Amino acid sequence: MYAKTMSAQPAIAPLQIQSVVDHVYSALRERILSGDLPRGTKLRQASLADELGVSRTPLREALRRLSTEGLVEFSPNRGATVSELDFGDMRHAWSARVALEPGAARLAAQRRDADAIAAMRDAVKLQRQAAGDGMDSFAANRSFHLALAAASGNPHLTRFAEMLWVPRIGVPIYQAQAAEPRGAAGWADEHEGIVDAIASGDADAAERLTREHVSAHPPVAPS
Amino acid sequence: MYAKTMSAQPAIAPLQIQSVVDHVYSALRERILSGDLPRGTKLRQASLADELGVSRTPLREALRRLSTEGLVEFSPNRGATVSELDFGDMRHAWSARVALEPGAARLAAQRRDADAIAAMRDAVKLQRQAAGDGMDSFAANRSFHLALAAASGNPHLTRFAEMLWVPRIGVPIYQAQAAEPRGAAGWADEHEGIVDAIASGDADAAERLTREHVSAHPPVAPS
DNA sequence: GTCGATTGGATTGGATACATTCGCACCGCA
DNA sequence: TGCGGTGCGAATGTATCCAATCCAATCGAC
Repeated sequence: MYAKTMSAQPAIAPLQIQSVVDHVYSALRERILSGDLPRGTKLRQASLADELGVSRTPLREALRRLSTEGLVEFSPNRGATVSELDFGDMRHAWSARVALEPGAARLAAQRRDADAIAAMRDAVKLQRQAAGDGMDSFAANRSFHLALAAASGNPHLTRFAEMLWVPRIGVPIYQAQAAEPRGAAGWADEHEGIVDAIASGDADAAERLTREHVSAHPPVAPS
Repeated sequence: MYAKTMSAQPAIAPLQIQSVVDHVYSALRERILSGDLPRGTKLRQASLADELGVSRTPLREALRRLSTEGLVEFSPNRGATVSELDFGDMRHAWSARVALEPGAARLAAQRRDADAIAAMRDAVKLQRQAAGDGMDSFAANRSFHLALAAASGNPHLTRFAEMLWVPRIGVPIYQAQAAEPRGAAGWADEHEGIVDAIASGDADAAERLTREHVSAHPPVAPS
C-alpha cells in the first residue's frame, strides 16, 4: 500500500511509516495527557477499538506501551485504566526535576550546541508572549525545560524530562502556582539567565541557576 | 482458578498474579539483559512463541513493552530486533548517572529511611565479598547504586536508575574498568562513605561524595 | 557476465473467534 | 431485613486465521 510508487522521490526521508499501533498509541496518549480521558477511566477495549476504527489487537499493544510509560495500568483480568496520578506524584516529579535539571544544564553549558540554545531562546520568547494565559503559559514553560534537557545532548536525560513533564498532572498545579502573588511573572527572566549561562559556557553558573530556579518553585496544591 | 478459595488467608498480599504477557516479558528481558540474545538479534515471532510455549499475541504485547523500554526496536513490517546499544550509549548512561545520583543521595540523606540504609549496607557487604569476580562484582555495584536511588524515596529516580543500569551494556565496560590499576578495590569504601553520610543526615556530604564517586569512574572502552 | 525484474516462500500486521474470568443482580434463607 | 450463594451478561486474555509485505533465489535481458 505504501512505499511502492515512490522510487522517483527526491531523496532520503526514511518514509515515516506509522503502523496502526503507533497511531492508536499517539491518539490515546494525546487524549490522556490532555485530560480528555480523566484519571481512573476504565479503558474498555471493545468500545475504544470501535471508536478508533481498529481491532482490539493493535489497541492492546498500544495500551501495553502506555502501561510501561506509566500512563495506564493493567489489572489482570480487569483490564486497563488511566493511571491515578495525583498531587503526591507531582511532588515526586518536581523533586526528581530538582535532581535532574541542574545536571542537564551543566552538560548543556559544556556542549553549547547552537541549535539547542536557539530552541531555548524561542521557548523563552513564547513564554513572554503567553504570559497570563494558564494553558499556553504551562506549555511554554514545559517547552523551555524540555529544551533545556535536550540541550544536554543526553538522550536519557531528555527522555526522563519528558516523562516528568506530563501535562495532565502538571497543568492544574501549575495554574495554582501561577496564581500565587509572585507567580509566573519573573520566570522568563530566570530562564533567560540560565540560557545566557549555558551560551557562555559557564557550567557552574548554569547548574546553580537551574537548581535555584527549580527549587524555588515547588508545586502548589490546587485550591 | 486463583483468588477464589483464600478468604482465610492472613492478610493483604495483593496476590501477585502474572499474566502470560508478564511472564514472556520477564523471560525476554532476562535473556536480553544477560546477553543470551545478543544485540541485533532478529526476534522472529513464530519461533519465539513456539519456544516459550505461547501464542504470538501475548508475545507481541511483551515485545511492545520492551520496545518502549528501548530494549528492542520495531521496524514496520520487518519485525523486532534487539536494540543496538553500544559504548556511546554507555557514556550517555554514565553521564546521566552523574546528573541523577547526587540529587538522589541528597534526598536520601534528608529522608534517612532505616530500611533503605540497611539495604545499602547489605549491598556494600556483598560487594566486599564479591571482590574479584567480574559478574558478581558488577551485580553488587549495581545493587548498591539502585539501593541508593531507591533510598531517595522518589519513584521516578528509582525507575530512571534502573533504566540506566542495564547489565547488558554495563558488564563488559565495567569489567574493563575493574581491570584498571586502581579498579574496583576502593569502591566499597567510597560506597560506605556515602552510606555514612546519608545515615547521619548530612545531605551536602552525601551529594558531594556521590558526585565525586560517580564522576571519578567514567566508563572505559572494553579492550 | 552483470544488472534488473519476477515469483515464491516466509514473516509480519491486523482481524476475528473462543475460553476464562469478573462484576453485578437476583434469589433463597436465616 | 440483611447476608451469602448462584447464575448470567459483559469484558478480558489468548489462540487462530487471513491478507499484505518483505526477502531471496531464479530467470531473463542487455
